[in-house]
Amino acid sequence: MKRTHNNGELTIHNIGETVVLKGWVAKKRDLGGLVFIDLRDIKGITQLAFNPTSSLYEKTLEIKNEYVLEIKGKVIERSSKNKNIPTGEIEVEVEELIVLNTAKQPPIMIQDDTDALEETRLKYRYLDLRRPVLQNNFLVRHQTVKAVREFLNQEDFIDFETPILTKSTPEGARDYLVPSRVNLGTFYALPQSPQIFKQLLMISGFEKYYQIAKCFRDEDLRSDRQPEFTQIDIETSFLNQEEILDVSERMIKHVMKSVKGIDLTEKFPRITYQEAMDKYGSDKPDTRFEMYLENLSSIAAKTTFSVFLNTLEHGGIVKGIKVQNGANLYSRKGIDQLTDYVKKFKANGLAFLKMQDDVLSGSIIKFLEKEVQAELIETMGLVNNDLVLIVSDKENVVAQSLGNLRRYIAREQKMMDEEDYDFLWVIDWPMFEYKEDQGRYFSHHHPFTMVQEKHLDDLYHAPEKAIAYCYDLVVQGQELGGGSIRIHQEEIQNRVFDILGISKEEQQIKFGFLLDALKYGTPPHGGIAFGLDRLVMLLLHTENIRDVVAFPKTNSAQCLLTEAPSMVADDQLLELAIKTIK
RNA sequence: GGUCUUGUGGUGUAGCGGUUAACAUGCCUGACUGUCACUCAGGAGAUCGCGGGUUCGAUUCCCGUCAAGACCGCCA
Repeated sequence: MKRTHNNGELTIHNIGETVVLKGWVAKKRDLGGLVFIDLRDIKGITQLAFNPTSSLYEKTLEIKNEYVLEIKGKVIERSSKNKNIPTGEIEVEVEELIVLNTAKQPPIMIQDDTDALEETRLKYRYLDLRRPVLQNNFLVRHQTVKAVREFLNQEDFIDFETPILTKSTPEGARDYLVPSRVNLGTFYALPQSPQIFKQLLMISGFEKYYQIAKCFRDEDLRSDRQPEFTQIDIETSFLNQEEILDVSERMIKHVMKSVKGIDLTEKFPRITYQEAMDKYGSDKPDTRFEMYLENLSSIAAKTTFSVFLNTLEHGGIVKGIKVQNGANLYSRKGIDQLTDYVKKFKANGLAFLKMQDDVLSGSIIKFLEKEVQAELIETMGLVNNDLVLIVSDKENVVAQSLGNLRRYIAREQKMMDEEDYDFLWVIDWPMFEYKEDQGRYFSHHHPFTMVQEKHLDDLYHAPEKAIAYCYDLVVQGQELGGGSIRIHQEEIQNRVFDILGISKEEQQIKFGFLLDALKYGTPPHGGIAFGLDRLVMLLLHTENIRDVVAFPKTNSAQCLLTEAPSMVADDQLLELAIKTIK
């Protein structure tokens, strides 16, 4: 029989119609003679009714949850209605019933509020994905991709595919390697991103490229990180930073409108990297709440607290955050917990001061003269019941610990609204970061990032001061995307490789083709890439990337469903001339 | 590589140095004509992740190991 309707669409207006439905048994309720079956498909649930007089009654006895049914029947009005579901006013009086398939008892309950452990859910992911909540997640993911494509197609972007089997590149993350059978002893790498290919396409003259691109990085997983993930990858020729930010912003707004129905009319605010680090202690600040980092170094210098004084003497800094009403929210024990938290970020401790009844008290109060206290109260604008939390350490430790602490407290105190989309551009990133333990410069973004013209000289004299045409889109304390204007002149590219300590030979081996390409009339170009998984997570308000990836990997990068990765047959290895070390 | 949390019937949890290992749900049997997490009665179902140690005795305490999760390192 041909299906006439899905299980989510029949309403009071269909009464009297004869319909054919297909789907899974979500629930059977046998009242003894009178039997109800909730039939579920991707669109929803329809109640089937079997009268005691029905010749099909006997047949319903054998039906269990998750059986697959095909039915024909008449839509009738329910005598007792269920206002909780869209189809709750009608039911289908079944006249024909075909069991398309039976089902074993499922190991997890196919319900939105399943309490099965993730381990079980992942092993039986195909059943987990039958749950309407998860099905909705992937519908939203689909709508997001659809909206992105709509927008970019409209703007004349061209959808490309770039190789999955490609060349290993230095810098950045660890590569996934694939052995070549035809060229024994050599390896392809899976792309960390299609970076170089999209630049080559600009050199080819396509001008506007996009790809919903799978990317691979062999690094440890997190709740928002999978070894393979998807980027909305974009590259353009002749557009400057301003123009790229504009088209990106319009794309995100189009997605927000299409998927969530939210009109974002304001221009996304901008903040420089330096300002973000100073004020929020993070390059991806959550701007939904204040609790700014305040530099207290000059006040700390006037205290008699040796920890502060030592820190300052060794070139460190002292910063604090103000937690409004925090004096009530955090007892001594609560502050101990916060102290443990900042220790994860290498902070040695957490000093605190409480303002109560117009008097300051706290762990370090005896080191603060009255005038110093007054200056602190003035600087931080303290009023009664405020709590001040202070970290003194090297600049990056202070930023990291306080930056994370302010988010931790905000989360604990529920100071953030998940429907508050605080999109923010972080711009003016440094070109390089000097890593002391490795004694050399590393690209902040990647080695193809263009220096701002006014900082061109710095490339030759003070690389650490050079500022790039580089930008990240941040929302709710998450990096959603990032990109840069690329270098299109061979000379600058060579200089950047020099700064990174990549030798001439290595440059030729790794990037010779790109350096060659730059000689043949490369247009100014630049682009951006957005994390699709994270975008969908944002739209769904989930903290777990596994909720938006159909077949995700566990923390140890395994797929519990297929049991990948796995051993392979000896002759497969032999063919590749690969020997494993036990 | 490191820190922390968890592992008990199919599923999710409780529990305790000596128990008949508890509860919910699911499953099976029976009853039930308006349910929608149907209800009611009865029943089956667990070598307490694995290995070792302490102990008269370990599911419980200790060590190791495996697996899952969160985080740090790593990663844009």
